[in-house]
Amino acid sequence: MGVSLKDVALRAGVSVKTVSNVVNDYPHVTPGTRRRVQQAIDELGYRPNLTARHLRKGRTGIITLAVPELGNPYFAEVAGAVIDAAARHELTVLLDHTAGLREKEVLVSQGFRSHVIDGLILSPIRLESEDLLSRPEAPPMVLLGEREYDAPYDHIMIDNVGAARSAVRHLLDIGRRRIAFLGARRESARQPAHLRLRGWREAITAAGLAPDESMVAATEGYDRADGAAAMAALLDREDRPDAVFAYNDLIALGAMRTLVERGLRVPEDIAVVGFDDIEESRFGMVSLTTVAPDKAALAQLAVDCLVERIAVAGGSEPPSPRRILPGYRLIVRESTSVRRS
Amino acid sequence: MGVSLKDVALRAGVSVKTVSNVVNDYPHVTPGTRRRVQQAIDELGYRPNLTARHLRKGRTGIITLAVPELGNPYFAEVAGAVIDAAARHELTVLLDHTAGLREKEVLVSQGFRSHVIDGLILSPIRLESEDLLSRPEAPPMVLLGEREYDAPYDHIMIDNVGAARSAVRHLLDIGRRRIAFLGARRESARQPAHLRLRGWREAITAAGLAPDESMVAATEGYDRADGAAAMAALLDREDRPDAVFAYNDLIALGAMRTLVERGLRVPEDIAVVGFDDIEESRFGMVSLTTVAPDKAALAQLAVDCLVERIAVAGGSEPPSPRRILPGYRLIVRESTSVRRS
DNA sequence: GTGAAAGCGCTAACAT
DNA sequence: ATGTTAGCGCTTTCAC
Repeated sequence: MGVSLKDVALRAGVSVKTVSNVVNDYPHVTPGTRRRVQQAIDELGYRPNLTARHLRKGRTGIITLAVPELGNPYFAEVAGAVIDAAARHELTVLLDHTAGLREKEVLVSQGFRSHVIDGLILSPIRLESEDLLSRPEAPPMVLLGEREYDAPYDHIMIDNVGAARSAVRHLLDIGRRRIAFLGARRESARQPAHLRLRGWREAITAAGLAPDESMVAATEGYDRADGAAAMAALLDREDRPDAVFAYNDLIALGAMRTLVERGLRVPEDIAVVGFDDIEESRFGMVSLTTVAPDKAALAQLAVDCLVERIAVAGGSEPPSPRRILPGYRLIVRESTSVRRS
Repeated sequence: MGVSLKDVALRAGVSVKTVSNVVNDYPHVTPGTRRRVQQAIDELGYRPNLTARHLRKGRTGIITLAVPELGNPYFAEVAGAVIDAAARHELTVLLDHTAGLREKEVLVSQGFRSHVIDGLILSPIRLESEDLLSRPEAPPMVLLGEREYDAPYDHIMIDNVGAARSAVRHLLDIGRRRIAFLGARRESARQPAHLRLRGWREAITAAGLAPDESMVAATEGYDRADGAAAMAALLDREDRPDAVFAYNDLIALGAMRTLVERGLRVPEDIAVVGFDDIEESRFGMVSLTTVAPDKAALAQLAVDCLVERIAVAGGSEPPSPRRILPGYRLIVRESTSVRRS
C-alpha cells in the first residue's frame, strides 16, 4: 500500500526514529539529516498513517458532534462552527444526528463508536439526567444546549432565562399584553423549553401582569409544521394573543405562515419573536425578530472545553465541571416593528 | 486503558485468536467455547478497538462527505440522508465543508486526511476537471451534484437540464414570457449553473421564443442575500421580468424577499421557481414552487457506489465510471399559482 | 477447532 | 544527534 516510515528511512539511509523525528518536528536533528530525510519523503510521497499513530498514542484526533437534527438550520449552523473551531485544534469532526430520540442520545452518550473518537460534544433534547449517571468506557463529553442536567459535565449554554425574558420584555415594550408561548412540551417539567418558559413567566410577572398558562401552547416537535399547527390551535380561541414568543425560529416561522394564511398581519395583529437567529429569519417575507446566540463562541467554547478534558483525561485532577454562558443578542426585525410602507 | 482481546482470552482461558473468532462470528467455534468467551467479554465489558482493527485491515469504516456549506439547508438535508445511508453499511460519516473554495475542494479531493477514511463523497462547486487528473494516494471517490467533470469518477446527479426545462416550461404554461434566470456566474462556461441554464434556454426555444440573455443574472454566491441583490438589479431595468427561475431555493427566497420589499406581488406580478426543495420553501409567506431532487435516493446511491468502489479498491477490475441519475419532481406551490383569497 | 507468532505503521524508552 | 527495540490491539497465516 502506502509508503511507510521504513521506506523513507531506507531511502534516506537513516533509521526510522530519525524520520519520525523529522516528521514530528523534533528539535534535535542536524539540518543536513533533516534535509536528506525531507527529500526522501518528498520523492516517495510519504504521508504518515494516522491510524497507526493513533493506535500508538491512544488518540484519534476525531471528536463527535451529536445534534438532534441537521435539517434544523440552527444545528447545521452550529455544526459548521464546531467544525471550524475543531480545525483550529487540528481535530476532525464526526457528525451524528440523534433524530431527537432519547434512545439514540443515550447510545451516543454511552460511547457509541467511542474507540474512534477522543471526545464528544452532545446537544441533547430528550436525554434525562439519570441517563448520564454511569458512563463506563465513554470518552470525555461536553454538553451543549438549553437542557439542564444534574451531572458532572461541562455545559455550554446561553442564559436562556435571561434571553427569553428580554424577548418577552421587548414584546411588552411595544405594547403587547396577551403574549403566547409556542413550543412547550406537556410531559416534563425539565423539558427543553423549561428555561425559556421561565423567562416568559418572569418577564410577564415583572411587568405586573399575571402569566396566562392557557397561552402556553405545546408542540410535538420543534419544526415549522409544529409551529404552524400550534398557532392554528391558538387562533381558534376567542381571546387570541396579540404576540407570540416561540421556542425557536422554526416554530416562529411556521406560526407566521399560519397567520398569513388566516389573513392576519404580522406584526400589526400579532407580533412574533423567535429564538436562534437562523439565516432564514432574516429573509422571510416578514423578517423575524429573534434571540441570536453567539454561535461561533458557543462552538469554540465547546471545543475548547472538550480539548481540555481530553488533555487531562486519565491524568491529573480534572477541573470541576463548568457551566459556561456565551453571549446573545436580541435582534429586532420586522415581525415586531412597524411594517414597511 | 480499555479491555483488550488478551484480557478476555486470559479470563476465558483461551487464546487471543479464539476470542477474535468469537468477536468476528467466525463459524468454526464450538458452542461451549463461544459461550465461555462471550461471558468473559460481557464480564469485562470488552469492546473491540477499532483503531487497531483498522490498522490491521487497512480500513477505517469512516467515509468523508464534503459539501460546500452546511448553512445551506439543501446540503444539510443531503448530509443527514448520507449519514443515514452510510449507517446502513455500518459506515460512519466524517463531515467537512469546503466553503465553496476551490482550494479546499482540491485539498479534500487530493486525500486530505485520507489515512483516516476509506472513501470520499465530494460535492464540488468550484473544482475544475484538471484538479481531478492526478490523485495519488487519494481514496476512492464519488462525485455528487450538478457540475460535470471529464474525470473517471462515479457521479450522482439528477438530470439538471431536464429538471430546469420542466421548471421553465411550467412558467411558460402559466403564461409567462419574460423569464429571468437567477444565479449564473460570469467567468466559466462550465459553471455550476451551466446545465440549469441550458434547460432554461431549451425550454424557451422549444416554446418558439428567443432566450433573452440579458435576463440571465449573475450572483456572487448562492445565498439568500445573493438572490435578493440580483433580483433588485433585475428590477431596475425598464422591461422587468414576469417570472424568475432561480438556480436554487435560497436565491429564489432572497429574490422573493426583494419583490415584497418593492411592493410586487408573487406570483401575480412575478412568478418564482426555485430548485432543491429545502424545507423552508414550504413554509415561507408565499410557498415556493421548486424542483425537488430525490435526496434520499441521491444519498443512498452515492454511498452504495462508494462502498462498491471501496470493495474493489486494489482488487479486481474496477467497474467503469458511472453517471447515475436519481429522480426529481416539480412541486408546484403558491409562488406560481393563483394566490389564496 | 484452537493456538502461536508475525506484523500492520507508528512512537516512546532506552541505548549509543 | 541518531539508532534499536518493544509494543499499541488486532487479524492472519500456519501449525497443531
